[in-house]
Amino acid sequence: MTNPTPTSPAPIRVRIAPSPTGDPHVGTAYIGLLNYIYAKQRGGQFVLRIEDTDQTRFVATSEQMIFDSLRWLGLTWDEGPDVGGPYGPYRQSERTEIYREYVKILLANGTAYRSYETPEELEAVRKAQLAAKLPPRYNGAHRELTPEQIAAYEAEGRAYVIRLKVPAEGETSFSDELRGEISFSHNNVDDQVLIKSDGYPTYHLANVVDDHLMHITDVIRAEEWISSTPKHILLYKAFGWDVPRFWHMPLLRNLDKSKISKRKNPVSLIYYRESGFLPPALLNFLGLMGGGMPAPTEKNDTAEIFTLEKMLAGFRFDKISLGGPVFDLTKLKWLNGEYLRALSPEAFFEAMRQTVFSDRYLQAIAPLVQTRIETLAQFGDLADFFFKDDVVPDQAVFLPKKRTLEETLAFAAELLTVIEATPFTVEDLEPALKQLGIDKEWSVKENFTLLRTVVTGKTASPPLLESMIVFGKARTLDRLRRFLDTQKKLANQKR
RNA sequence: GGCGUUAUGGUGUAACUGGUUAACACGUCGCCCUCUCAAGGCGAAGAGUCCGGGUUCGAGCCCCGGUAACGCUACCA
Repeated sequence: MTNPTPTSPAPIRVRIAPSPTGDPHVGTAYIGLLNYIYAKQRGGQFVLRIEDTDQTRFVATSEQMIFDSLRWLGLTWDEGPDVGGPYGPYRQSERTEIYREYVKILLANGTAYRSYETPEELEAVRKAQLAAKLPPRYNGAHRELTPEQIAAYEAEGRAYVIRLKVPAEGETSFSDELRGEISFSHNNVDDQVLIKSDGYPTYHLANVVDDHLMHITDVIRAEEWISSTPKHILLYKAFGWDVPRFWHMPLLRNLDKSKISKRKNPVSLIYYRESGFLPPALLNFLGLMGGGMPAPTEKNDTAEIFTLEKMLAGFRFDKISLGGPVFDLTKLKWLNGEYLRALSPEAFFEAMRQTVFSDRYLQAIAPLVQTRIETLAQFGDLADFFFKDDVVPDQAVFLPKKRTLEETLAFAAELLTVIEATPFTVEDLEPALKQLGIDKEWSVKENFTLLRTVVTGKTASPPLLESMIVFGKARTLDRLRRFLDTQKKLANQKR
């Protein structure tokens, strides 16, 4: 281990701070892995903090899924909401009082101010700026309100936000450990909202306050945060605090090089677990993203295959390559195959039992087929789609008689959107899907037949919605996505 | 539009502080093995390093200028 990291007297402490807004994300696992390695290599601590400050995007089941997925991968944390620690609470929604206290310091020393505009007013300003081809920025209208103006707004009972008062002149720069000196002119740094009108902090404030209070020494996060780093630095300075080291990692990409997204890739860790990817294989693959490990040099060199232990021993942060790596499922599958083949027959059998043929899964499927078969051997005929990675329905099967391919695919895309946005229960899905049918003038039969064929590959199946629930949201959505992809490719080939 | 980051085969990476013909893996194609399909073995195609200048005996690596992609540009993270 020859990392060029300056050895700091304080123990190394890093953190990941996922938001419970949906399924746990591969990006979280990626950044989590890097943080984990960094901490373990230096005898430091790895903290898990839940950033649940956005009430509008909060998903109740999300936090537990984050815990489960990270544990599944073996990325365990030393401090966190569920295991506690000396600097808790580790859930930001439980720390709102702390932020409110700290923001008073800023208000008192003039580095923050109250701003009384309504969201509508701000939106109007933004539109005008855009129309005038100006950069959309907060216009600073409330930076210097007189006591009378403030009193007037207060008397009106207007809600306010608290904003960071970015200096009018000069610039803020910092040294990224991976990228070197980066600087931003203050002209380009907005007066960021610190406390929203609902009293919750924004990411920026909560993040800085917590990182300081939790003694975080190294902030290892994704590249998308570079632009907001000057705001964070300004905050540290406004508080008079030391600034941690920053490491901005490259962003995982889709095949088309855009930031990895659920539209174009399975990004849910739940999907990878349910599809039978092995934790060491996923970790290994993530470790390949952006380099850091010694590269293979000779023919049939297997240096690309390594365990977490090997990463702890050999991963070099100074070897990370900064171009955004494409998350290539094809190579991940090859790697996973390597791991599967390396298993002993007993271990392989066990892996099968614990995933595709788990008691839990079979128990959920059984009642759906029991009344529909006459011999047990028919189970497979009816339930095959539960055990397949993909089903590819033929056009003759999925295309309703009175519909064109084009409108059918458009409707399938709508199905995807609705299912994605609806709580994954029969009670919620059924009305939502029926409503979509009404809106688009698709009969219930056409509607459900299309969905059935895409998800199960057949025109006859156990109850569709119940089957989808058992099959799982992540994989159901993936089938819809793959269906659309496949059909799009076929259409392109014909052209 | 503004700001920032990045740039090596289709994809992931390699190439010591500038030094042979740009290497390895995935993928693709072919051959072998084989009842089939995988796996495995052997082999092939595929980049002249985003473009243009410059420095140098010599540049993927250094300098200058472009371009493109991506990210940010929210009372989301």
